[in-house]
Amino acid sequence: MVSTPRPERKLTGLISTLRCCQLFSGLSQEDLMTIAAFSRLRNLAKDENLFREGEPSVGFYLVQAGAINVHRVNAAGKEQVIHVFRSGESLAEAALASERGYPANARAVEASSVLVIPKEPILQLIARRPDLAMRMLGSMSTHLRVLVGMLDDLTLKDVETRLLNWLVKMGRVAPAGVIKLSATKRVLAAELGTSSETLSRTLARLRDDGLIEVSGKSITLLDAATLTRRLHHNLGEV
Amino acid sequence: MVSTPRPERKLTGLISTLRCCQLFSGLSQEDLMTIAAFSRLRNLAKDENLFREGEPSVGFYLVQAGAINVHRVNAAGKEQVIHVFRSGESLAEAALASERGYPANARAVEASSVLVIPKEPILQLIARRPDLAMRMLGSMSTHLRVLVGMLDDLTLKDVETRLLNWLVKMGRVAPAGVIKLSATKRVLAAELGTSSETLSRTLARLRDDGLIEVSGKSITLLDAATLTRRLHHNLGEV
DNA sequence: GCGAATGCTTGATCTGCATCAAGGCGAAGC
DNA sequence: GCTTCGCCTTGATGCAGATCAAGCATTCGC
Repeated sequence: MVSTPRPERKLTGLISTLRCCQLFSGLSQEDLMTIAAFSRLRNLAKDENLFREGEPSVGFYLVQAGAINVHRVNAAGKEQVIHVFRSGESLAEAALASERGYPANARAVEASSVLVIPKEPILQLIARRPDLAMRMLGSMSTHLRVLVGMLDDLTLKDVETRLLNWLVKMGRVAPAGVIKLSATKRVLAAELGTSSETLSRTLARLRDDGLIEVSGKSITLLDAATLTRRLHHNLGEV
Repeated sequence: MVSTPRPERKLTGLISTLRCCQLFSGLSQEDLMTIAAFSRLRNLAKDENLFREGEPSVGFYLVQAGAINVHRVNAAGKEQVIHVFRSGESLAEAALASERGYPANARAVEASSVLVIPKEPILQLIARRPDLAMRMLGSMSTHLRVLVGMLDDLTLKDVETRLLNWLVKMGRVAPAGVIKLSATKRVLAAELGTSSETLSRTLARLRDDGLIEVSGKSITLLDAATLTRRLHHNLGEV
């Protein structure tokens, strides 16, 4: 590098990242600057760990780019994905208010950059700013909802239903009904709580029924209406 | 009733309940009185609903006596138990900070009494008292941990392992290794995420192996060491 | 270009658990 | 006493999905 980056320029970048996040979206410029002043950016290579289960918490995180896979591992080495966080989402707030370290592992699915919000200064800020505390409570309650949703996903629904749900959800934001996978199919399988073989078979079934087209890392939705109908049918009767 | 209860006497009872709860345990007498002043007691018959999924939140709850089953129901009517809350535990904090109502159902497993902490006044108190906000954050983070624990319970372990885990946990607080079921075996089966038939079979297997004795609503642990060893074996290799 | 590695697909098999079905057993009521 | 009802147990069967295995397609390194 020829010149060191000017600090005020670095701050501006951090602040715009902060503003993108749901958690901080309504804060004043002043507050954002305070937070940006003690936060820092961390870049992660693909497959690099952000933190591991049991490690003492250093703060919480905000995904700027890429994707962070939060998961648990049992003694046999099998992974259960809890959630894949993407740009604009925050994670590990729960570890802030606890002495027991992180409850799970986090690893970059692809090259990513995250904002690290260190524990002590943000706790001090929260203690002075009840409105911020309420936001944190709200954010954690959203995460609780996600987990509760996962619970009955995993216990009350079969793989086809979970996949349909994922396709319909992704389809709503996909241009022309084409979903590009950001990682391998094995990663998607883990997100859906199944094996790559079963995912492959389930995709094949939908393909044979003329509902989707699969080609490499692209999935094209051919008949969104029937997909949705089949999802509701599975939810309602199976 | 011959005489109306004296209000100050009612308050004293509420305050001692509040103090028993982890969430409020370190608060001053003054704070407890403030909270007690706007809280009220609600008695529930066995199988009576405390709240249902989707209903707007009126506040959060503190179990004084009995047991409250928090669960979700899918369209086919099958229940997934999330947690059974007992005396001293608080529930539904997450719904305070959210506009989307309760994320699950709550029903009394047996005759119970709960303290209702209404939403508006407690939110106002939290907004003025950052230390209280931090406690709420801590409490919610504990609930998150429980859910994360449930997740890999349900996905990474088989029924025998879950039952062993339950037995060992209950055994630690059971006098003379005798565990008394507070409800039917069907309820325990639901807590462990299985059917009563499978629970029955699994208990029978442990009985045939000479590890426990089952008689009505009592389970006697005959060989706690081997139970623990079997639990660790299942966790490590299966 | 070619070989190697990695990921994907498909088939065959195995297994844990739900579900259905049929007693057994104790408690409550008559 | 007997009957009825709810709960528990045990047996038989079926199924979704994991796992093992083998061939096929792709990407990568050289």
